[in-house]
Amino acid sequence: MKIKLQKLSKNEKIVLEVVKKSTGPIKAYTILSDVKKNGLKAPPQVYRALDKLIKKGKIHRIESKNAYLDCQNSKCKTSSKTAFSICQKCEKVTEILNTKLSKFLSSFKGDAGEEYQKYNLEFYGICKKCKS
Amino acid sequence: MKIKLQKLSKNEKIVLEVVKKSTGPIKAYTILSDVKKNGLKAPPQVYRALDKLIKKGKIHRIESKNAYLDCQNSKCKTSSKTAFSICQKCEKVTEILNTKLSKFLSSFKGDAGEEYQKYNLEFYGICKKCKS
DNA sequence: CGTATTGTTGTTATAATATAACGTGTTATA
DNA sequence: TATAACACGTTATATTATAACAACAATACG
Repeated sequence: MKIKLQKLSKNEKIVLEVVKKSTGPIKAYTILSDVKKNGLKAPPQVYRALDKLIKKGKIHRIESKNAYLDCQNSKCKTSSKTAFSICQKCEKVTEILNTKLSKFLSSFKGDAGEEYQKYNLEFYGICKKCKS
Repeated sequence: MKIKLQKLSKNEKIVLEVVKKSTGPIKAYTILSDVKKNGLKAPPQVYRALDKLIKKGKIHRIESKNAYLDCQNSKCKTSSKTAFSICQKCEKVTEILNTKLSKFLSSFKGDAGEEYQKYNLEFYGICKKCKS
């Protein structure tokens, strides 16, 4: 079995650090202003790193927020099957790691039997903290 | 039981027509250039109509494409629970209307029992046509 | 080794997507 | 008829993302 070493480049490491330090989903231009102290200057440097990090399963993109979140799941090797819960009040985003859910969605087939290698699910609700 | 008459304004009707005529998800600025013949001139006019149409359940937004698709489901009164399949080759997008799926997702609860009023799911794969 | 190939970086400019803010008009309704 | 809520038009600008090009570094492999 071939193992792909997902090595990170210099800029990828810099960007990943910033995403990890963030308490929630972080926007590309926020990252950019953060990494300026590391010498990065222009959007393409950030977007390139983000794209690679997503492909390498290190971070996820929250589509409905145009924001990026580091992946907590050590088993994540790719970003192909993702689920999140998003609080409509405090905007907190949490990755959902639920075997029942992922099994259900992974095995889901369209009406004509089409299979899907990839999905992204975003749930919206009110988080526990905001409810209380 | 109170029924809300989701009446459409002039601009909403114009924009909806364009979205309906499109063979697939259509972008806001494509809509804008289409509706110029109807007198609409500026992005806010289009975005306002799109937002309302989404709230009224007439169209959906495909998050990963920044594009808009009309809702085929006559029962759609809101856009709160949506699922789509997206072909990675031809980019075709289809709304998934599957009772098992919607029931599963509607009743899904987080680890702490949180319920979600709203979700959006996007599946990626290769459609039947592209496979053959 | 040398050299082709691929990947990474840096840079400038610009494209694409979306909203703020303000004023005016229109409709509903109490 | 006042007043509130909605709809419209307009200008400007904010936000998000990519194209295109040049230089350099790492890797592969004959």
